[in-house]
Amino acid sequence: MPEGPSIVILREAVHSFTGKKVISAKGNTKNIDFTQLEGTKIIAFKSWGKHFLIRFPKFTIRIHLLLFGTYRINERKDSPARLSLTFAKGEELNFYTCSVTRIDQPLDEVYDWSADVMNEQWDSKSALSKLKKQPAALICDALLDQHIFAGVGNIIKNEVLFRTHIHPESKAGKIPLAKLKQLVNETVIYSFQFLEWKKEFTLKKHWLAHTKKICPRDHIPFKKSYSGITRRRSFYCEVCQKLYR
DNA sequence: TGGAATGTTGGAAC
DNA sequence: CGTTCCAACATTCC
Repeated sequence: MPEGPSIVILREAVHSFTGKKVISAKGNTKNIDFTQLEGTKIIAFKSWGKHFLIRFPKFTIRIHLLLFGTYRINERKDSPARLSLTFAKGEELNFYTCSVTRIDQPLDEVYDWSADVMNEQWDSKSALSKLKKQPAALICDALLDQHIFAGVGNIIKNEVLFRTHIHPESKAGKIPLAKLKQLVNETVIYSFQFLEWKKEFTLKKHWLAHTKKICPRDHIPFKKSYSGITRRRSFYCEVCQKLYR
């Protein structure tokens, strides 16, 4: 469910609820006071990386779907909702097994919009300079660093590294600048490609590396390892993905 | 059927 | 006190 592009799909799916008044708020989250939502209007829906943000006049509700989070629009699951918002005419938004928190500061103080790969304010140069400040970091870790690439998850990581021919355990500081620029650019391109394929329900079909056993370029077995400090699984080809070290 | 997975956090350990 | 590391959370799929 929850890499950045999937959160964009969620944001687009609930867009018509903008401006609507919450009639009642319920759920099993212990982090928020439901009564403060009731009777207030949603000003806007936003997202930052994997964070889904519901703006109310005086505060924001942040929803993070983590690994297993789901939602339903004008429908319910059998399991209890973490947060359930109901509106006039029986309309409702339901969120399950997610993290729900309240943000009281202005969002511009909380979020660096230029770090969100899906945001129009995304800034490749900024990402590049952050990478340069962490020369010892493995690139598989850097790609998952939400301060640099907010919204990138393990699927995007594996796909982008394969597409740019970079070994996941390469050191950020050892990758030539031109190659690093290519990586940053490809991360954004693939994230939007992910968005389109996800909307078409053809995302998995287009995976070249993630969960794959054979390299489609060299037709030899992929390596699978739990690499970096993040210890997330990496799928890569030792022949066509260069290790910079 | 048990184990692993598109992820993050809080607190223990040092 | 700062940093690091790992258990915990919880659902779905194979």
